[in-house]
Amino acid sequence: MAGRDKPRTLWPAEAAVSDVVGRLIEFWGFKRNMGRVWTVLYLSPEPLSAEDLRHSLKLSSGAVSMTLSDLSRWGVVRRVWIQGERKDFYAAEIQLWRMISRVFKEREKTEVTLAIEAFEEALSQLDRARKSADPEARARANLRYERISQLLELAKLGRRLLDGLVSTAKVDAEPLARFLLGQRS
Amino acid sequence: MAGRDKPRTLWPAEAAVSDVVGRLIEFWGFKRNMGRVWTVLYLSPEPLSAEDLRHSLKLSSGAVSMTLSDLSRWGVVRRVWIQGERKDFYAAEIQLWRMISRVFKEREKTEVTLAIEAFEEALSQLDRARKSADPEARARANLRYERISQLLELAKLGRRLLDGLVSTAKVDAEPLARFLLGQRS
DNA sequence: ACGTGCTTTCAAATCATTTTGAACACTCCG
DNA sequence: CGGAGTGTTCAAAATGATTTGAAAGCACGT
Repeated sequence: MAGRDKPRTLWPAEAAVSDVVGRLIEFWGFKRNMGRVWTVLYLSPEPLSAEDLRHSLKLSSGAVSMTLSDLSRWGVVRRVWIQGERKDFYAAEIQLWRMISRVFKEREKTEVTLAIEAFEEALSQLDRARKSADPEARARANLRYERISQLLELAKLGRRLLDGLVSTAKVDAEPLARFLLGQRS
Repeated sequence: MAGRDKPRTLWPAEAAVSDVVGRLIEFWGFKRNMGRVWTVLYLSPEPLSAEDLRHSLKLSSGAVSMTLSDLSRWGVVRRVWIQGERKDFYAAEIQLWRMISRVFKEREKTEVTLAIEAFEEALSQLDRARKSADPEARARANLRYERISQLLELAKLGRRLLDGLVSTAKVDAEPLARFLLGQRS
């Protein structure tokens, strides 16, 4: 019966939405196409094939394949087999918070952790300099120590915040929202 | 009396710190050099001239000038006049939270706001489609409506969160830290 | 008004990322 | 086995971002 309509071309607002998500995502350091592809999948009532995506977003086959594999690696898209179809089909993870928390965990945390290590390393070096005989040099070392400590503290705060997001979001969105919004003065 | 030493070359851990901050900052969508320059200034006991920066970071004069003007535009660096010096000197904003909140405000909020608008527009278009005669089409429109609403909700949550950060941080770091960390289960 | 010292601008060059498309690989049938 | 239909890879091309450096601009002192 009436084969599913392949939306070879996106309806305008759909294009706009995927675009804006693409931008947002790019801005967060991913490839724009990841956002666009994910969004198209997210908005599609049924899973789509690579070819569908190729048409609706005007991408090359290679790009689609790579984007999908990126998205899978991030666990935000999954492969789906459809009864009697030869092609692979893909569906978006629709649990937004689960998705976000996973991504945060992987991505931001490594960066932040690197930073924390660098700060600690710098502090330990400075600590030696703080013992210098020259009071002038000592003062400088102290000031730098002070400031790097601030950065370190900030980074740690960031990490704890991420942890909070991640662990709360893993469970569900609701408590997260409360966590984030409930307690403003 | 002993002219201030111009640190033509950075001490290793200092370089590492500016680098890691550069990366972090890049990762947040700014230019790496913005992070590096800001860090060098932040760690310097006294304001530095464009030339100092040019040497310590091995940048061209043009790059330094542009980076500084970017940083000024973001309000994270300020120009400082030094008694009897012809050159301009620059100092980093050292109130980290104030800085962060300003940046958030400007930058993330516009992105998020754009997204919100796009989502709302899409919803209103879909809303018309939801009245379609064809029940099949109606179901699809409903599903999409549902999902875009989720995105919208998420974006709004993000915006409120940013607002929270911004308004809290404007005052001071302390309450912010408590806001973020105090209330985890 | 001119020269000096410094800063800013901007077109061209460089460097990095993303995209393409053609070649290869796999799988499912006949 | 062979071929059709798909999926993946990868080197080359396109695009996009950043950096350079030379030239133009400014401001100050003479």
